[in-house]
Amino acid sequence: MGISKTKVFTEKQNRMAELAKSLAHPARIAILEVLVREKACFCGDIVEVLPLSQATVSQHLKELKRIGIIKGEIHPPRVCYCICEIVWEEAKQTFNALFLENKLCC
Amino acid sequence: MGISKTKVFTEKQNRMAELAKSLAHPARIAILEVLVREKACFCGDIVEVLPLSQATVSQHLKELKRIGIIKGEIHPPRVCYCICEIVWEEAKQTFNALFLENKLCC
DNA sequence: ATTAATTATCGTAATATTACGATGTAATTA
DNA sequence: TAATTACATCGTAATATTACGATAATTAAT
Repeated sequence: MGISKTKVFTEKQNRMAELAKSLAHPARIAILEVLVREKACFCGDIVEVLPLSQATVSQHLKELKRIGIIKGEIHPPRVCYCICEIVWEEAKQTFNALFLENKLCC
Repeated sequence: MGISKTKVFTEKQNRMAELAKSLAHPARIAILEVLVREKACFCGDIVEVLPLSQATVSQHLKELKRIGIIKGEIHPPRVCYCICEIVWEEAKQTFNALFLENKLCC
């Protein structure tokens, strides 16, 4: 993302940006939608549904896991992914808080 | 963002990703927070508050304007920025719809 | 017409993201 | 033990983002 100035913003702002990043790519939205619909499923199921290579899907899953919005449970030789309720709630609250404010203007 | 595969995802997914992008950088969140708080203000007011150069702030404002979440009204030699209610509501609804779903799992 | 004030844009360096083929890894099965 | 399965990671090319100094553009004021 180019030069970063993470340190000059608040924790809250950085975290919210991070959470938004999990939704800031259509592939990641598609992945999350699958997980919401299926409750839990294997990586392979996601790869089958998305028009992306296995490597790319895996990379997106890794990013979502890094942010914390999904969890992966190893079930050899598969990995079962699902939404992380806690972080999902965190995101919901965070965005809600922002969008609830009044902002009447011009 | 590297190679893009926008065309293989749905309109909805692409739009939601776009809306999320407006929140996916702490500087843009800071800008939106200022606009929510102040209702409307000049570009210079935002530059004063943020720890970024005028050029960088202007770039972020341009991106927010491209997505549509803010509007800029020319008031020479200044530009008065404010939240675009319509797109703000669109974002609110879009994220709400996603986060309302049930997703019980492991 | 100059100057001043404010914002946008250009140019560019540094860095991040996206995508995928190839390869690695770990557990199960043959 | 070897092969298979499912997924992760590596390497890398293409492209996007972020940041800022410098400069352009626009309008008001002198």
